[in-house]
Formats: sequence, C-alpha cells, structure tokens
Amino acid sequence: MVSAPESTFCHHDHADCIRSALTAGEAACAAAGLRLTPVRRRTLEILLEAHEALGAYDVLARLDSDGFGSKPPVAYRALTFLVDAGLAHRIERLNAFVACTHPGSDHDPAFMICNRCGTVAEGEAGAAMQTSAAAAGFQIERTVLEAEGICPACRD
Amino acid sequence: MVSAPESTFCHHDHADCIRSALTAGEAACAAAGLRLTPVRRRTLEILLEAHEALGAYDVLARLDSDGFGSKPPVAYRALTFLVDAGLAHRIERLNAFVACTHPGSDHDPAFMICNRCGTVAEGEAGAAMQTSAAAAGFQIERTVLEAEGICPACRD
DNA sequence: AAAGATATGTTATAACATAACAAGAGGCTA
DNA sequence: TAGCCTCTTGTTATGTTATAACATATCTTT
Repeated sequence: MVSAPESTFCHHDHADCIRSALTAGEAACAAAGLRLTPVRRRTLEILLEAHEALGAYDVLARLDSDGFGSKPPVAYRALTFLVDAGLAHRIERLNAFVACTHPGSDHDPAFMICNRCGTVAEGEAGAAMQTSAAAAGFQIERTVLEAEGICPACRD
Repeated sequence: MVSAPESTFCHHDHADCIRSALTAGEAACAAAGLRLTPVRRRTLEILLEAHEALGAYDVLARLDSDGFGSKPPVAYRALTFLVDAGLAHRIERLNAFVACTHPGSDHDPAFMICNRCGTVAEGEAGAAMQTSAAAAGFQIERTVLEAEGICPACRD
C-alpha cells in the first residue's frame, strides 16, 4: 500500500519548500554526524530546484558551471552521499535522482513518475512486499516501488 | 500485495521447466501473430537456462558464440521483443533481464532478487500501488516492484 | 515475380558509472 | 604546533549499458 503523494503534484511555494528541505537536510546531517559540505549542499539544492528526477550528468553540468569539479565522480559521490544520508533517492527506472520529500524519517519510499511532465512524487511504500516475502521466507533488504503514468495535472 | 514466488526458490526439473516455457512462448507468439525467430527463440532459451537475470551483454556473448550477430543491437532487439511479448521482464535494479515464469497471462510482476545467489523469483504485484494512485489521481501505466534480499536457500 | 513490411546485422556514438590515484582540508594528540 | 590520521575533492582513465542510423536479407501478400 502506498500513501498519498501529498504536495508534489499540488501547487506550493517552491522557494520555501527548498529552503525548508535544505534546513531539514542540515539538521539531519548534524544529528547523524555527517558533513554537508559545499558540493553536497549544492547538489541537494540542484535536486530540490527541479521537481523531477535529474540524471547524474545533468547534476554534474550544473555543479561544473558553479565552479565545482567537472568529472563524473564529483556528481556520483555527492549523489551517493545524499542517498546514503536519506536526503535523496535513486529512481531505478530513470537512472536518475530526486531529493527526498521527507528527509530525516526512516522510510521505504514509493514513487509515481509522470511520463508527460517528468514530475516524481514520493509516497510511503509501507509493507507492500513484506507479508508475502515473509511467507516465502525471503528476507528483504531493500525495495524499489516505482509507478509510471500520468499525473493529475497532466490529465487535464 | 505480492503473491508467493512459487517454484523459483524451490528445487525443480529445470530441463523440463525450460522445455515447457519454450512451448508456452511459442504458443503465445502464435496466438498473438508474433514471430519467434531463431535469435529470439535462442535468446529466450538463454534466459531460461539461467535462473538469474542476465545483462544484455551476457546474452549477446552467448548469441555471438552461437553464430548470431555480435553487436549490441542484436541482443537488445531480441530482448525488447521478448519483453514486449510478455515472455521476459526487465529488472531495473540490475539493468538485466529474466524469462517470465508465467508467460501468456497478462500480469503485473513483482520480483525478489537474492543478493547472495542472484536468483530472481517472480510473483504477482496485484494492486499494490493501484488504490493510492487512484486516490492521488495518478493514472498508472506500468509498475516496477523489486525487492532485494536473501532468499530462503541462501539463509541456511 | 514485384512490392511492401519485418527482421537482421553493421558502424558509430551516446549515456551511465566506477576504479585508482594525487592532493588538499579538517581534526586529533603528543 | 608538528605530526599523523581521516575524510573529502579532484583528476585520468576505463568500463558498462544502450540506441541511432543505415544496408541487407527474408518473409508475405498480391
């Protein structure tokens, strides 16, 4: 079961949403003893500025034009840090990354990807696969739940 | 909700399993007016012989040594055909492909990927994401449900 | 047998990702 | 504060996954 995707599909104050996500990210890093360095912080901002998933090379191009390094590992390292810290997620279907919309809380996300506008909304997967995995004796370490389709805004 | 992964994690007569899957594939193609040509048939066999997901380039190496073409499009085209025909699935998490274990029937698969032995078991996803997508007004076109973990055999 | 559609194979290149190494920045303790 | 350690950043080089565009061949229909 997937919870409602909340705000992403709705209109919202995006500048404010970025600001608060960034603050939340700083807090989460501080709490976990992680360093949100300039490249990492800027990478998170880049993901927050787009409400769609960005490929590592898209992120890299922006980092480069902001004066950070220009080679793939620069982007991949920052993205990996954010994913490990729970501040971003990788969308397997797209080979791309999105900022997390509920950083801090431990979660098991599910994504809805609009094929028209590219928006990616995040929900909670909950125990969607847990019960039957348990029945099969399969011990889950990580789940990927992604749905592609048309978002409400694009249907109109 | 995901149904039990059935036989994949259990011991079974693999040669027979390949034979019957191939027969089912032929029947499905015949019914749909699709041509299961030599490369395509061989590609399906290759996937069936491995009970794990194979990368396109692994498949390509085998096709090449069987006298088919040696260039990437040869494998990608055959794999795309099988996926479109419902005889194989792409595992996004692994950038790899597996033979379908219930060809013919229209379905919405969910996968359990063993991180130890690489076995991929297929189950039915059912309406795992449907209800909340409907609640959000999101119209699903395709879902990807994949769980990574440890299969029952590897836990012992 | 000719025409049209489908399938196969090639060359070339695009897109995504990581290994391995060098240099710098921050913190610790002796 | 010098020395050491760890973490971070950047580079070079390479590996892996995927597709566009075109030529040839094979089936299908008339």
